[in-house]
Amino acid sequence: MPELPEVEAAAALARRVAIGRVITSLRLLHPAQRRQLPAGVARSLAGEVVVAVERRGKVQRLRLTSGRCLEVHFRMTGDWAPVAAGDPLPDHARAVLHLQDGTALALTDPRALSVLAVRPAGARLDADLGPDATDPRFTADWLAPVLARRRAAIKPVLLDQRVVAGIGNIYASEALWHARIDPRTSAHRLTADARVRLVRSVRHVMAVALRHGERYYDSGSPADARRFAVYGREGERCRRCGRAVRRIVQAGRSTYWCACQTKRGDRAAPPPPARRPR
DNA sequence: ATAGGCCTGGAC
DNA sequence: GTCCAGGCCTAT
Repeated sequence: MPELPEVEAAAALARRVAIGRVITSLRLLHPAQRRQLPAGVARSLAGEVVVAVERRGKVQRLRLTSGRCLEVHFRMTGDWAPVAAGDPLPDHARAVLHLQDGTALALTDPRALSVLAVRPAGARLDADLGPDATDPRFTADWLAPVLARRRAAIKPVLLDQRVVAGIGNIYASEALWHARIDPRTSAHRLTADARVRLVRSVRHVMAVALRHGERYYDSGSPADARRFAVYGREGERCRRCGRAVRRIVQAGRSTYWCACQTKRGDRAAPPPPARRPR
């Protein structure tokens, strides 16, 4: 469940479970996870206290008393599950952070693609990350010079975490739909107005998802997917113009969009009128 | 830019 | 069985 809003919800859970607690062990239960962390490094976490859980983009960092941090990336299907003292581990538990009070924080991940790493104290951690999608520093002014150098279509560029951190395949489609920008538009051809709309739309989509604060993947119910305007809705009617939502593949990933997203990205009517009467 | 790899489960 | 999946890396 891994875009910025879902990772933030997971980080909040990790905070509730682990902050201020002493780690007794980190168990790596799947070979894919064992491959990422040498056993000795995992063992060295015993005795550390989790002092904070930070999130940057889709990465979580559990800050430890030694100054080191445990970095966790959920990739496609990772999530946290709290484990009460004495309770069995949940399905697909791939790594488990055992705490001194008997509780634990389990990394559940059916596909086992999640990545764990221990970073030394003082390591430079966000060298490869642009501003968070929710950061006030993510602005049209930031985007202008960055997009000017990119000839690729805007949709795959939005997935580049160096451009903006935290957007994944779902919210990239959603934000472009909301901004009425054709996902195939070359990034460097977006007009200044389109860049402004894009930033606004990214913020909007993130804010709504953060408020929703829920797990998409876990919920499993198709009805939950209704909260997306276009993602996963190929063939359904666009809720804005009524035409059929389309699916294309860009950079190997599905993009959902509607023809009411214009090619030039600057001729569209402004986003749906504000509700607030003036 | 595209294909393949990492893994597994769910939909068909 | 086949195809697809919210991510991201490498090779071509």
